[in-house]
Amino acid sequence: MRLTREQVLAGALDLLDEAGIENLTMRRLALALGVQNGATYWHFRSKQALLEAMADALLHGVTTGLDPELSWDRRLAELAARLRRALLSRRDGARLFSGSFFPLPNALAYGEAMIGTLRAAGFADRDAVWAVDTITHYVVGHTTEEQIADDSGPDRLIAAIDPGLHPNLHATVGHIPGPHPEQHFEHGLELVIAGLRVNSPDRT
Amino acid sequence: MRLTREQVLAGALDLLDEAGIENLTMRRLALALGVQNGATYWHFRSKQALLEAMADALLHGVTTGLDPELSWDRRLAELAARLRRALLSRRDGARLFSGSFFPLPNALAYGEAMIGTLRAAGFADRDAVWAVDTITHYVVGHTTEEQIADDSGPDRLIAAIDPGLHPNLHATVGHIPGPHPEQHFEHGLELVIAGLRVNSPDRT
DNA sequence: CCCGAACTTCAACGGTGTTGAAGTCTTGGT
DNA sequence: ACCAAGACTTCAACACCGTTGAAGTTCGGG
Repeated sequence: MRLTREQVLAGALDLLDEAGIENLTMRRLALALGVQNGATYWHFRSKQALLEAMADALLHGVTTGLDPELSWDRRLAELAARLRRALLSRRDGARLFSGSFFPLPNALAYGEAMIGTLRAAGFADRDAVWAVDTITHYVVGHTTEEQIADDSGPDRLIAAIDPGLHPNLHATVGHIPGPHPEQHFEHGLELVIAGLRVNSPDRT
Repeated sequence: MRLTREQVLAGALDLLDEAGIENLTMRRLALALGVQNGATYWHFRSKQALLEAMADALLHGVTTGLDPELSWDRRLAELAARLRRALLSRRDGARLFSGSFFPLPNALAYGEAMIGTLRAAGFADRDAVWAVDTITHYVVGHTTEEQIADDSGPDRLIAAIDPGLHPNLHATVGHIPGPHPEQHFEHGLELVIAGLRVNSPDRT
């Protein structure tokens, strides 16, 4: 039974869900595929190349079928929400994505859609790039913490807060990981978009 | 010559600057300290504990000597800029910081100052927490990319852009890593703060 | 001076990514 | 039908990693 590049990729993604990115090992992957150690290296030059292919697979289709009637701000929010869902679709997806230095095809498509939306709305090139940067950093950062909280919970944070030293943290700690991460996410995103709207070229 | 916990910490930070976080190894650290493999384990339970101590050392003093007369928005910007400078003070500082899951004393102090600023300005607890989250994710994400760009440069990104497929990226790629990262940073930050100002309790 | 604690050394364990030579299988042309 | 040529796998190794524990050494206080 021979391997396919696609089988290796699918097996790696399944192993990621089972074991987490910490325990995603070339040897464990080979074991799960019923194959010997070095076999996967025929299909992927290195582990890093495999991880990048996995990250790109997560983002597949993240820009397809967008409603063309959407206003620029709703379009931005929709793309950001799609990126978040893509990263959440696999365990440790956000960490997987942010560990990929190489510009991935689907990540480029995402950036192209974001920049294009802002430029079409009349924003200057510089402002468009910087806004996309801000939003994307926010999405990845927020999703990373969301997935970390899934594993470890907020207990250690609560235990580390000294009510005397950190009265404000102590008073607000109930909101921190958030019982409603989706609301939390959209509210933070709306903050950035509201900032954009202030300097929008076609302010009404 | 005996080792001090402080000597190990300082040696680790120096080695980080020299070798980068990828090549920061307990064996290389011992070599640089002129000591054998296991010696550092007396002062730090594990490599993770050492990394966390390093991350906390980066943030030392990040909240001290703040001008108490500052308005809430300028205070937020000042704290964010300080966090950025702290992370930039060592090679791969941002990645070091975001790899530390445990709540570090100086990170708590930073969060306390941020939350306190917003609460004192009249923001609701929930909004304060979410705003701090957004800003901090932005700072860490932006700084991470800034430091990655220091090492690898934007060449690979430029090479990966197909002008036909990605016309908007192609047109704006000159702004992406940015010849002026500090301006870029402050502009993105101002975006979030502008969003906050819109819903500010004491809007003038 | 000496004892106990603080600290270091040394050798090992199990794990990692990666490589290369040697095999085996599969495919397509003659 | 055969057979060469790629495609693909196996197997054993290499060099590294974090971590551990038992055995030594060094040091300060009584």
